[in-house]
Amino acid sequence: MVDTARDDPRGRPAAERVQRPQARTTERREAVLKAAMNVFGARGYNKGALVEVAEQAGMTHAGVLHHFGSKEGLLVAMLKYRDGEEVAGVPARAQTEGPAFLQHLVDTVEENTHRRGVVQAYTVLSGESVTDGHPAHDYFQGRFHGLRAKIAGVLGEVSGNTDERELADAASALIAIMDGLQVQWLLEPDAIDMPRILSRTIDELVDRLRRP
Amino acid sequence: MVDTARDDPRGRPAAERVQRPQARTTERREAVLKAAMNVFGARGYNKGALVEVAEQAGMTHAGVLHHFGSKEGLLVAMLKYRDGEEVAGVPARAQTEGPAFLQHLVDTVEENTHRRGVVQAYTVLSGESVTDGHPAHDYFQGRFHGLRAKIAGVLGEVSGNTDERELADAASALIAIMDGLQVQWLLEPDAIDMPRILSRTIDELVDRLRRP
DNA sequence: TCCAACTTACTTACAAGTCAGTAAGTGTGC
DNA sequence: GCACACTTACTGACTTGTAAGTAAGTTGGA
Repeated sequence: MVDTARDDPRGRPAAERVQRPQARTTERREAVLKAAMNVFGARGYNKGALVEVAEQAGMTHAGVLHHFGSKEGLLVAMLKYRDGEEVAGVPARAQTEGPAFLQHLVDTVEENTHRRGVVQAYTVLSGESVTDGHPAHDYFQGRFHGLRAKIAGVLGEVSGNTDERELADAASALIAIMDGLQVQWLLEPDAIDMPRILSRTIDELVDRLRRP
Repeated sequence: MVDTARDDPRGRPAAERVQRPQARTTERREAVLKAAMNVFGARGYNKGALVEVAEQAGMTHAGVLHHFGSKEGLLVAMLKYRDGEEVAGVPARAQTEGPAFLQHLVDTVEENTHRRGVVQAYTVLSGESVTDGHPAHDYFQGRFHGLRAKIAGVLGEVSGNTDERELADAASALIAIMDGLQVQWLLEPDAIDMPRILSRTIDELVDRLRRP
C-alpha cells in the first residue's frame, strides 16, 4: 500500500500534494464536489453520508476520502468550490465591483430562485455552522465579515453617507434579509418573492442613507 | 412492562396518554424539554443525542423515550414548549396584540441577546428544517405562515396601508431580518446590534407604508 | 524506445464507535 | 394492586475512517 501519511498522522490528502495528478482527476473531483453539494444540501452536513456522496459521484466512500482526506475536508473544499475559488484545479469567477454590486446581489437572488439546491445547501450549512465546533464555522464567520465590509463600502459609495456605524448596520440588515428570505422561500416558495423584496429594500436603504 | 404500543406500532408516548400522571411527572418532563433545548441548540437535531438529553435531565435515554415516544416526538414537543403551548401539562404565556406587538418584537430580540442558547437552537433547527423530511419542517412552515399574517395585520393597522401585497412583503422582510441577524450575531456577537437594527428597520418600514 | 520504479486512483473488507429504539424487569406512589 | 416512571441490557442499523490490495498511469534512466 502507498503510504499517504508519512508526516501527518491524519493522512495528507492527495489534493494537497504537489505531484502530478492524472488526466481525468479534475473532473472526478468536481463530480464529488457537486455530489457533496447535493447531499449536504438535501440532508445537512451531519446527516449527509459519505456513502451517498460517493454513490452520486460514481465511486466508493473510500475513494472520496482518498481525494479529500476526511468528511470535514470535503465540506471545506465544497464551500470553497461554491465560492468559485480554485480547489484542486477548478475555475474561478470574476467579482463584481462598485455600485454594480448591489444590482449583482439582486441578480444573484433572481438566479437562485431557479437553483433550489444551492439555496438549500447554503441555508442548511449556515444554520448548522453556529453549532459548537462545526467545521464550517470559520468559513461562514469569515464570509459574513467580508460581505459586510464589502456591502458597507458600496453603500457608502452610492449614498455618500460616511457614518461607519450606520453603513455597517445597513449592510448587516441587507445580508440578513437575503438569508432570512431564503429560509421562508424554501419552506413556502409561492409566498415569497425574494428579488422583489430585496430590490425594494435596497432602494429604501440607499434612500435613507442619502438623508442625514 | 407497560404496553406503550397498543394501537400505534410506533408506540404511544406517556405524554399522550389520557390517564393520571404522577405528582412530579410534569417537572420531570419539563426538565427533559429544557435539556432538549440545550442539546439540540448546541448540536442540532441530527447530531444531538438522546443520551445527552437524558443525562442533563437526570435519567437514561430510555426514560426520555418513555415520555416522548421517539426523538422526533421530543423535538416537536420541545418546539411547542418553546412557543408557550401546553405540552403534557406546562404553562402558556399570553400573546401581545395590536400595535404593541411591534414593540414586543424588539423587546424579545433584546431579551434574546441574553439567551444565546435559545437563539442558537432556533437558528440551527430552522436551518435544518428545510432538509428533506425533517420533523420540524411543518412546524416552521406553519410558524412563518402565521407570523407573516400576524405582522402584516399589525403593520396595516399601524400604517393605515391596505395594500395586501406590500404588507405581506414588509412582514416577510421583517421576519427575515430578525432571523438573518441571529445567524450573524451568533457568529460574531460584537459586530451585530440586533435590537438597534431591528428597531430602526421597523421605523423605516412603517414610515414607508404610511406613504402611498 | 523501452522498462523498472514509483504514484495515483481507486476497490473491498473491516474496525470501532454511535445512535435510536425495544424488551423486560423493578420499585413506588396513588 | 396496579399503572406509572423509570432502569438495565441489548439489538441492529449506520457512521467515518483505516488497511491492504490492484490496475493503470507517469517518469527517469539505460
